[in-house]
Amino acid sequence: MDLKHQTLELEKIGGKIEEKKKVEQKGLVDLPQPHKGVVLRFAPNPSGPLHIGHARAAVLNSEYVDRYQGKLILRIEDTDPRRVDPPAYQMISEDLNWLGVEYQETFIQSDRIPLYYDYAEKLINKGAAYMCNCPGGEFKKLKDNSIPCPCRELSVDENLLKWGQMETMAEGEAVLRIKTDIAHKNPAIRDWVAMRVVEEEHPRTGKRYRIYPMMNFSVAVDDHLMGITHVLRGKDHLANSEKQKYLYDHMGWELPAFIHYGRLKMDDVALSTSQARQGIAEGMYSGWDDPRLGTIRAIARRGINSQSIKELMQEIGVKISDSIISWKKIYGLNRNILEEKSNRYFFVGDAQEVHIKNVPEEVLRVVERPLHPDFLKRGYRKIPFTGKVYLNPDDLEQDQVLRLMDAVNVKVENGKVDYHSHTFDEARALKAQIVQWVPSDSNISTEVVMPDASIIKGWSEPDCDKLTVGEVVQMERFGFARLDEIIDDKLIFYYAHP
RNA sequence: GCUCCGGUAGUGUAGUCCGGCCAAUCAUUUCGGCCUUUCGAGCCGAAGACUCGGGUUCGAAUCCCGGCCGGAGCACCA
Repeated sequence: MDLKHQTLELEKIGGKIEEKKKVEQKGLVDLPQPHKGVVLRFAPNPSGPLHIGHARAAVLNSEYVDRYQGKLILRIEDTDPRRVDPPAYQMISEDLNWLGVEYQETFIQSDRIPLYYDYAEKLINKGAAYMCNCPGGEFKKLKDNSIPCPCRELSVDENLLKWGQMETMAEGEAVLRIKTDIAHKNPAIRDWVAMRVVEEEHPRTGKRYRIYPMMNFSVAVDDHLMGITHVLRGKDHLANSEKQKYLYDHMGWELPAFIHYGRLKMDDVALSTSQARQGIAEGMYSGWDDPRLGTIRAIARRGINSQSIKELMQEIGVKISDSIISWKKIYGLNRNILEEKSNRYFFVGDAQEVHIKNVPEEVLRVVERPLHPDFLKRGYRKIPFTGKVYLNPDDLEQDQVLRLMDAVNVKVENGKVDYHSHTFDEARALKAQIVQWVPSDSNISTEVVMPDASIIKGWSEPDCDKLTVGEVVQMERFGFARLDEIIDDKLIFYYAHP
């Protein structure tokens, strides 16, 4: 019996069909419990500029803040003096700015060290934290067997005393641990470290502090103090969320909603910030915005729109399963935006100069082509056709008739190029390939930096002298590229994609 | 190894919680066609997926068990 018949049958005997309460959901899923004002945070470690992975967190937080009219806090987590790269503070805000991510407040954790000390002391007083002198390996051995270390039994007073002395202790001599469950089935959760001594000078606070909080400690304290309602983080923090839960419980704090998303991988760029830094130091990469890197600034330099990145991140969402994103996907999204925005120009790379033979006088003229075929109001570019042109060698490879766009048709034979005819109809009848060209006696020297950092040298049409740095154009039959720099009379473009 | 978590077209997603409207959504991709002028653009069209095996059920992408594959964590980094 199919559903329809069953339904009829059921109605006959007086049954009721329960209504479905599913609601169609578009785009990002809703946040759980969005009632009380949503407060979110984006909390990067200042070890370098933002990369595509950061963009996910930043964009998602930003989108939710917009949806619920909430508040976004930027919190810079610089509690490990060894992992702070001073220029990063500035780069992070620049990158967020490019992404169009707005935040209402900014905190820097190294400004808040004394505050963490206060809470450490409170935890000790509650008997929820203890000073531990065990060498790391020793503690691990005990912990892995669910055996509490001797320090765990210290009295509050003894702990307070040791905590007071920590200031003068050497690195590694003692740590402050948060009590969890020493028999927790996941050994990683058992009695984690909250405070340790670091003898490195901090780029911002110098030698003012020697005791620094661990990420799990400062994050939990700050998330509570800042009233964070939802924590969006990668699933690599799954265990950390559970660790932090113990701190909330000790303090009697209400837990925010934790949302974990999966890992993001990009084909080609698998470079971590530290690898990138090393590559830059060794001169392998030109800088943080080298086109081969997955940093926000590298992506921006190539003419990728921040809107494309936003759309991508919204599409990927907060799923916990991992995603592999391809450049092709980004290119596709970006092309949708660029297609309308970008004006068209001729560029010929690896150009070959060609003097077309037997060109009749009357076809020599200034060719006009629209800046954009769909938006004629934008105007026209002017390209003088004198019979002397640069063409792409690929187009000359086989003997055939070519149409130089809006100019003339030429016959290619054994590398020699002869005038063939003039009209488009003639070219069409021959199914001639239509190609771009640049006058060899009137042009602009141009270099295009490709995604693999190789450089294609060539010439672009004269009207490109009207372009300004930052503008993204479509080089017909070549692809989209962003004007990056003008050196003397030479244009340097960064290639985006076809 | 231990703890935890995933697996829908090439890729990214919707649907999974609350089984039937799912012969499964949308995007990208690929392929084909069109275009009085970009065959690397645009427009139109098509292709392509529920990890496998059992079970429960009238009915399973959806619930249960197991296998396989993948991922994360197992620090005095964040």
